[in-house]
Order: sequence, then C-alpha cells, then structure tokens
Amino acid sequence: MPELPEVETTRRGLAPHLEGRRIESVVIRNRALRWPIRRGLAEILSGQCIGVLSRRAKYLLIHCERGTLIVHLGMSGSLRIVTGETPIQKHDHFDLQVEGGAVMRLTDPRRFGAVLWSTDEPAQHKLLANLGPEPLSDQFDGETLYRATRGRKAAIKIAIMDAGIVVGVGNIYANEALFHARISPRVAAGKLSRERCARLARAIKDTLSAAISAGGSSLRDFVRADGSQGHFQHQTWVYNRAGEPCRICGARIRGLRQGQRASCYCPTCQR
DNA sequence: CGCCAGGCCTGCACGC
DNA sequence: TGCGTGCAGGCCTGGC
Repeated sequence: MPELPEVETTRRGLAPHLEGRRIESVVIRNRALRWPIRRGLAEILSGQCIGVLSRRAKYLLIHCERGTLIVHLGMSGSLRIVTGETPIQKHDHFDLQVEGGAVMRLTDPRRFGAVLWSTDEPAQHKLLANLGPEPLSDQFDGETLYRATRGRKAAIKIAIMDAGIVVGVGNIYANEALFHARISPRVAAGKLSRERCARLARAIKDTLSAAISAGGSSLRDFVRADGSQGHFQHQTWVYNRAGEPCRICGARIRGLRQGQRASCYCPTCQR
C-alpha cells in the first residue's frame, strides 16, 4: 500500500518523464474512483504544459499551466511510465500521454484513489487546506508533536496517524516508528513527555527517510514499466509480525486493534 | 463463501 | 449553541 515514501518515490520516478512536457492526450477508462474523475478532464488537460511535480502528504501534485492535477493512490494505486504500446490491463483507469510518447498510467484495483483537477492554489483545495505539517520538514519536530498532543486522550498511535497532527504516517510506518522510539502504541498521547515526543518525531523522520532512500534504489525498475518492485515489503520490525519474536529481545510481538486498524508492538522494548 | 486489509473522508454522538 | 474530539461507516477487490 502506498504510504508517503512510496508516493515520494513515485514522484521522483515520474518527474524526469513529465516535467516540462506538453500533454498530448488523456484516456479515462474508468472514472469511478473514490471521487468520480470529472467529465471533460481529458479535454482540459490536452495541450497543457506540465510544470513541476510536488507532493503534499500522500497527494501527488502535477502542476500544469492552468491548474493542478491532484492524484492520490489510495490503498492499491500505482503510477508507472509506460509506452503507448504497453497492453492495457484490467485496472488501468487513467493514461496521460506527453509529447515524446511517454505515458503515465494509473492502475488501481480497489479504486480508493483519486484524480482531481484544481484551478485554485492546490494548498487551498478542500482536501489539502487543513493538513498538518509534513513529517520531513522543520515544521514537524518533538516540540510541535508535544504541543499538538497536549490534552489528547487518544492513544499515541492514533495521534500520529491523525493528519491534523502530522501527515503521511500510515499504519505500517506508525507501528515501525513507535517501535524505534520504544513507545507503546497504547500510551495516551497527552501523557508523552517532551523527551519521548522528541524521540518519536525523530523516529518518524528516520523511518520515512530510510524508506524513501530504499525506494530510490528501485527507481530504475520503476521507470522500466515493471512496476511491481515493492521495496516497502522490506522486512519490518513489528508490523504484521504479531506472535513472532522481537528482533531485538525475542519477546513475542503483540497485536491489537486501535481505531479499526492493526497495531503491533513489542511489550518489552516499548513502554 | 465470508472476511479482512487499508487511506481517509464524512457524518454522527458526546462532553464541556 | 458550538467546538473539539472520538468513533464508526463506507468506498473496493484480491487473497486467504
């Protein structure tokens, strides 16, 4: 599932193929994504020149001359660069072809993703306007995490997955970061000390950065239309390992559900 | 066959 | 009454 590192890796993989190119054609095969792709989008995009590709939280922003294409990969989405001859597969919903022949193809079996068009400043878009700080930016650190969690009774795992506190921390990395910070996912967010907030903010940054670095090494495969390179399937410390031994102390990793999501932690290493 | 996974928006219920 | 907060539902398909 695409988390922030996957979206960032995707952005970096797409950028050299799209930035500065003119859009030649757009094909929409299935507009029924999380929100329907608006009618007429193909006509709107055709002929526009693409500027830079950026990212906000897990939203990929493709800046164009007259607006911004906002793409979210949901749970099962992926974007690849292919050619016009690459066979269409079952869940290939959206193609954007630029001059020179490169095609950005959106594949999304579960259709939780989205392709939206915004003519305003994208930061003002309804979906982006109320987002918290980027985890890898200076706007997010131990102090901001400490302040944002004061008075919050919710578990810290829930809090770091709250986009109002920090964006882009999905279930896998929330579990992994808490393990690295040696903090139990069940601790009330408002009870974390400054020191523990600093450790957690640092762990979130390190975990996401490491995943992006790992993704970078598979960029070559990404561009090669193979696409299925899942660097994020790398071995985890706790995620999806309930019942298995902790890689540090050997204790059994525990599993529980928080906010209808699976949490995993080491009862010895994490307090 | 039924259930589950997951991101994340939306709407509802609650307490101050 | 209004706000912040917490919680559950819904969207989907593939895989077990």
